[in-house]
Amino acid sequence: MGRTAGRSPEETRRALLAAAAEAIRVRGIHASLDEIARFAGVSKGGLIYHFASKDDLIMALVHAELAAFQAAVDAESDPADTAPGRLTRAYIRAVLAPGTDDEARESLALITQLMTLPAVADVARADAERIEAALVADGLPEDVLALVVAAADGMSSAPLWGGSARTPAHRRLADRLIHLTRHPALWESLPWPTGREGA
Amino acid sequence: MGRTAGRSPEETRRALLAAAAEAIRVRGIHASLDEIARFAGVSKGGLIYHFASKDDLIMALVHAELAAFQAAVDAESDPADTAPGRLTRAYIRAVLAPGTDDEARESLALITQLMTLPAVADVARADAERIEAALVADGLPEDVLALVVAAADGMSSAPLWGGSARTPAHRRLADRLIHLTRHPALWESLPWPTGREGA
DNA sequence: TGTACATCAGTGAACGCGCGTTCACTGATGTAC
DNA sequence: TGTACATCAGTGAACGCGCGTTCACTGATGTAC
Repeated sequence: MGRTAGRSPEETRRALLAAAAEAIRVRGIHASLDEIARFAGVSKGGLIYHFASKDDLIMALVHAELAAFQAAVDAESDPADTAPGRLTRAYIRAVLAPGTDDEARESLALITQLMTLPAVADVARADAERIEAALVADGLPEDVLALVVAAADGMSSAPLWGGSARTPAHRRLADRLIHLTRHPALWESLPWPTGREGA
Repeated sequence: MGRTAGRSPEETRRALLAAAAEAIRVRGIHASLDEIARFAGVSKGGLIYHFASKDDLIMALVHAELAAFQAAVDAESDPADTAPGRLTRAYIRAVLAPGTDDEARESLALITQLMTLPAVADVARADAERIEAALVADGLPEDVLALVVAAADGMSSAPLWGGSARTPAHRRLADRLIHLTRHPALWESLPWPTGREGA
């Protein structure tokens, strides 16, 4: 059979990427091409027409996911906000965007599966370094930045280990992290010493 | 050939677990039994004598890793410290124990590979819930606990995405988190509002 | 202190199955005239 | 507006290879006598 009526090649390609994301989320990085293809409504040969190899499919998926996260940060960015910490606030909102632990678990499941491939880890690392450099250049003192980014990252990755990060205390914490980035007066009065006496 | 002189069966078993950890860290969860066995100096059949299947080997490795983390928390626990937050302080020190980003990356690499198996994720989740319940019962206000645990988790998992969490600012942050848990006077004066105005 | 025998701790070849890739083929679509 | 033809977007069978598991066999160790 040739081209299936009712779907453009571009739609087929997007369906294959979505099917790959779902299959890898559920079955792991070794979800078979046959499974992914059937889930998208084409044959294995049809998949290979769009993506020359499994590596090719996976790298396309990775780039799509990285672009989606960048788009989420952009979407959380407030055009009216021009104060220092503007990007940091958008980053915090973006990493905490999943509203429930299960939603967070789902998106983490895909990412961790993909990250098990060294080629993916390399691409992800380069992307993380780009984001980190942008955050450093965002105008917050490094101690404030370290605190709010670590806390946001911790909340976002907790479901990975099985924990919960959507309790009322966590929601209050998210609000407070953003509040802290907005008020320079608070930066000087953080209630802990600058020395190492806390160790 | 039969039993190899110079190593007890128990030593062979430990060598197999260590080889499995190293192989899975480097080659991923689909490191072959043949590779693991050769790395431990036995044949594939010899491995299967000690662990009836690959699943069996992996679950044994998982339980060893979970026990090792618990042992790390116990080791960081100060017998002279009986104040509220005692366990939380030990937890923070344990998750931040790897001294460099690369050391952190190594231990995270193994854990994330193992977590891609559903059976492992279930066991890990149960363990995480046990730890979380113990932390909640540790006597700190929930907002303080949420902050310090999220920040420690964020620092510990940053290398997973390729970021760094061992800058001077991060080391100061770790000290400050522990300091905060120790001084109840600070809990009331955290410099941010309790309302949701920060969102 | 030897000896016979059971068990332990392995070896290594063979099997079978799943899966990524290749390949010959095909119907639908687009285009030149 | 047909028609011929090239190209696109697939199909599905076959291949080959890696890997987990099975299995027959074996030398070393432990033990009863």
